[in-house]
Amino acid sequence: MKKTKKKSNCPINSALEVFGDKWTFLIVRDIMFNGKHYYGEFLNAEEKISTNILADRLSLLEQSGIITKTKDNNHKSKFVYRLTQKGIDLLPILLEFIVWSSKYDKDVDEDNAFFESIRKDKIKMLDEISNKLKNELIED
Amino acid sequence: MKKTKKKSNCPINSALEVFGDKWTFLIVRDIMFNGKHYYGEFLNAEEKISTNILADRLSLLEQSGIITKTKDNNHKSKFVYRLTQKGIDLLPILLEFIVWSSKYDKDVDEDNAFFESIRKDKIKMLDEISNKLKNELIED
DNA sequence: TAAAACTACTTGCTTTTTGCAAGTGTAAAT
DNA sequence: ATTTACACTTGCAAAAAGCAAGTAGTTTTA
Repeated sequence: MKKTKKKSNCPINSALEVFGDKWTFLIVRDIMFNGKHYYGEFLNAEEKISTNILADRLSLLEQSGIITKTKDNNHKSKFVYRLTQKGIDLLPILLEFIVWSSKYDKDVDEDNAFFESIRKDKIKMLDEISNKLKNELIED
Repeated sequence: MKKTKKKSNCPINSALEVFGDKWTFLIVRDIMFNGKHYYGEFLNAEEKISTNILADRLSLLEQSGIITKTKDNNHKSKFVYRLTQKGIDLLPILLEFIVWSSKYDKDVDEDNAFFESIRKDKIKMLDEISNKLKNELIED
């Protein structure tokens, strides 16, 4: 059990201790928006994470209580990765990332309807997505 | 002029190309919430960034159009670092980081009044802080 | 006005992390 | 019974981070 001591107790630094790298948020994104649940699915993401980094980050996310890892019932060699409530609560952060990038990075390819929905009714969209994710959580 | 090609055009990945490390957001935080404007002030932050990394990140933030670097008028050996509008627009992301960390990391030492203000009236708080920062921007 | 201190870096070197390719072990399909 | 699928693990080279010391103008101090 590795316990690297924190650089500070600032809430922003606290988040960066988990998410201060190029990959962790992409895994959360894939579960949150792309309905991915399996190791192989994360590996196949457009950004091409390498397998050792993926294993490491999944383990860190599990240790941090942001995702759970359970055996797949109909497919014993597979594990299912799901967001916990703590993970679902990252949704507002990711939505703000999308808003910011869509505003300033013109190369970003984002479903404009989706982007407009966030801007027009952020709270409604938050509710819808987080309810959907919460349902996945309980139907174990 | 280095041009590392992007891993994807996903808006979340796009943000991570700039902020996917342990330090960049801390610099933005220091300008945004702690009123810091000078190299030496960033160096003295609680988290103790090393000087070469600070120089590198300031340069990247400037290249990305998130901060500006100008000579200090009354003190010629100093440079002033300020947020651009693009930088100010990171505020919602940082506020959501604070909300999330304050909810889940009990070690976080956060001004509870500040935290409550974010939860109770996020929009008002966003307006107040971003107006303050916008004023710093124009009084050059 | 010469020396010391301040400010914003740069450089060199060691340690840590990442990225890539190949390998391992169990489960499922043929 | 053999191959394929899946979820990793291992080894090594390359990149990034961390640390200490050095540099080059600017301002302060003696």
